[in-house]
Amino acid sequence: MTSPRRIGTDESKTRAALLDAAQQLMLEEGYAGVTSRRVAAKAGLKPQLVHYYFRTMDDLFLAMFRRGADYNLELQTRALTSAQPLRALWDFSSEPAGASLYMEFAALANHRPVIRAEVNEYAERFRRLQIDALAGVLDRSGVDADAFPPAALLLVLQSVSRFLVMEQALGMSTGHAETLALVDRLLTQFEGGAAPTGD
Amino acid sequence: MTSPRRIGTDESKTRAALLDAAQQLMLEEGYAGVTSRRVAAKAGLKPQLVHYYFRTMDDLFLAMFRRGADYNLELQTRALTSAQPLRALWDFSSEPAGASLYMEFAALANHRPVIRAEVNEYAERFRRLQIDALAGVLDRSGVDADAFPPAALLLVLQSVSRFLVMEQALGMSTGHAETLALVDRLLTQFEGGAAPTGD
DNA sequence: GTCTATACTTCGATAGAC
DNA sequence: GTCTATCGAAGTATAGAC
Repeated sequence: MTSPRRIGTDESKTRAALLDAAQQLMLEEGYAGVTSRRVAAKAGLKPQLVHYYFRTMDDLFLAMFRRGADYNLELQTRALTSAQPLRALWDFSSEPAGASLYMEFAALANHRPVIRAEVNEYAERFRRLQIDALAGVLDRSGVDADAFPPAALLLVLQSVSRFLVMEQALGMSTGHAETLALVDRLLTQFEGGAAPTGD
Repeated sequence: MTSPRRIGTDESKTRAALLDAAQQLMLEEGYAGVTSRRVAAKAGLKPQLVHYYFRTMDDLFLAMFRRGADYNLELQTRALTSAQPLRALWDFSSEPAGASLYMEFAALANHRPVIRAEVNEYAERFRRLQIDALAGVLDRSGVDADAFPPAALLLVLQSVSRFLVMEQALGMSTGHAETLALVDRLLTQFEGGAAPTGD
């Protein structure tokens, strides 16, 4: 291969442990806290193992991202075929751990070209899926697609949920109740139906 | 004083140069790229000077944040008394450099208690000001405050603008045009008046 | 295929010279 | 009041032992 050095297999249990540790660290300390030494320490392993299974730290981040992305794609697909896809989307983007990882990877992507490329490709695929599903839903609900394009509604929905979760993580809450009420009302209007799932 | 070591004056030219360098670095590399050595290098100074003027790196971040916060409070105040406060708010949160710094400090605050406290205090003051100003504007425009509370509109506005700017920085654009059009239409509806200022 | 010994760089921070 | 010499810890990464 082109790789100057052989690398551990994808099925290795050690490799998975390192990924788990890295993800946990990312949540606790942010991407800057994900260093080879700390990852290894959390997994109870030697730091050099990180570089054996993932040649560089960027490779580790990429592997972590892909694993999470695949998992999320599955969740997302299920959400979009549920009885209330809009609400499901809202709940999905409001999930704290997911939102937190999302922010960290966005920050990382902002400053590391390799990560950015990967994040973009995934995000694009992700969004296409969501827009298409949403278009169908809104159409069946009789929403005017010219006045409220599915893409726009999706972005607004995600913006607001991500923003609220981020602020919540920071301990902020001013205006949140009013916003949640407004969103809930609009969701009901667009999609009909019941109360929130129980945040 | 309680400080174990004396520290440079606030008026020092060197100090300001270090703050400038730090801010520029934060934009280019993210908060993780703001190290004493790199800040000094960018300012053409010795790394130890960073620790002389700001005892710890957290102190440097706090000083940078306060300087920017004060500046933004002024800008914000002016925006809120302009002819189209809603649009002014939108433009304000859409400004790339500001949005970028905002994200970096949010990430930083997420993992550093000292920074979080400062960010929260500032954000709270900031938001109160905005909500109050917005309440007046909406009231004069005849907007139903029960259906559309100023606080909720503010948060939605900021969420969407920040989200779009963030994605733009990452090179993403799917759905942006539709969202911008929707926002523009709603802004006009709430505030009346003219086209955007020109991105 | 798996892991360790080791190298070299960069980090934040302080003690002390001027 | 301003800046430098210097330290110990932590960072990424590779070469090579098993």
